[in-house]
Amino acid sequence: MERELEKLLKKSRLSVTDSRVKILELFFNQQGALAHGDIEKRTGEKFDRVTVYRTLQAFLTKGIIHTIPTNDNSIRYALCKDTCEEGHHHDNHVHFVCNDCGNTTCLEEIIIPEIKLPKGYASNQVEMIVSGICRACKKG
Amino acid sequence: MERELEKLLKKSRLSVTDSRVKILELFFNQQGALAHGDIEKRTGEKFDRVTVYRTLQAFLTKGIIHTIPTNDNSIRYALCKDTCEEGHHHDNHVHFVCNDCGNTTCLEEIIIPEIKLPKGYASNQVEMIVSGICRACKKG
DNA sequence: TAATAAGATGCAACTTTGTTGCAAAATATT
DNA sequence: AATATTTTGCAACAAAGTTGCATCTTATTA
Ligand SMILES: [Mn+2]
Ligand SMILES: [Mn+2]
Ligand SMILES: [Zn+2]
Ligand SMILES: [Zn+2]
Repeated sequence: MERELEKLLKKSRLSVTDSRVKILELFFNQQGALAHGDIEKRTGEKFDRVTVYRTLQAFLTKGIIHTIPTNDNSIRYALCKDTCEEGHHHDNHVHFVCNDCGNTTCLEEIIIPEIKLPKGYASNQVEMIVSGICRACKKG
Repeated sequence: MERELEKLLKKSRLSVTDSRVKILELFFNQQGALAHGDIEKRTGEKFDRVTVYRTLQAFLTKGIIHTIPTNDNSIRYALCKDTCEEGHHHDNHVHFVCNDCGNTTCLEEIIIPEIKLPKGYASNQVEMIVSGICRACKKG
């Protein structure tokens, strides 16, 4: 595992540091997205808050993670697929936010449908966020 | 105009106050969304910051405005159509964020397409945010 | 219209979140 | 192993958001 992560970091031309490995590990051990706050909580005393900000920023610009917009002022972050690189994201999947457990999930298999914009608008990126009750919560 | 706004406030069982009228006016005089910060700037010295928070909160729960998720930690707010009420929003339109001018627009006429969720998921609400270049900026 | 009740506002104090510069520490390169 | 390059933590700060409470405003009633 550790090796895996190192490889990913190196591929992105990021030096391999404790915080980067640990935070990346968090993302791998969790399906679903993490907010900045989550990461602070889970890394506990280990790293400075500033380091978490800078680490997420680095992962973002290198195309290791992507953001998921929210309407509660707490951006979520989730792992990108291999196909994403610095400057070229290829995340076109739907995100699901559970109103019960609060988890945000990437529905990798659900592709965001095309839409026709009014004349004069040029689209660059499309986000689609569905909220409701997730599978796990529905059962429970 | 003033009358219009009063009517809307009363219909929502909100008492008619200076700040509510002025902030609601802002929304009416502007097509597109406003962030909390925008409102603070435009109302200048007039109201306390806390009042702006509480006013937006009131408008939200009464179904006068709706939120638009962002990935920069600054939720946008825009007017709802008449059909929205306390507890029952009926906003199913696409939102457009211009990367040039930064404006967020409600594309009322573009309905969010249906999607098929994986088994076990129940959808409650769907958001679709397109970013790119808006009509105004494309021309300029 | 005046008196009263209900509700909204501003202020102060505070918490949480995010930013920046810089010296010390860790990592990468030779 | 020595050096160059990056990253980290700390401190200090700025910005954003929250809460309780006294005062003022709006709505209701007589
Ligand atoms: Mn995703
Ligand atoms: Mn809208
Ligand atoms: Zn759930
Ligand atoms: Zn524009």
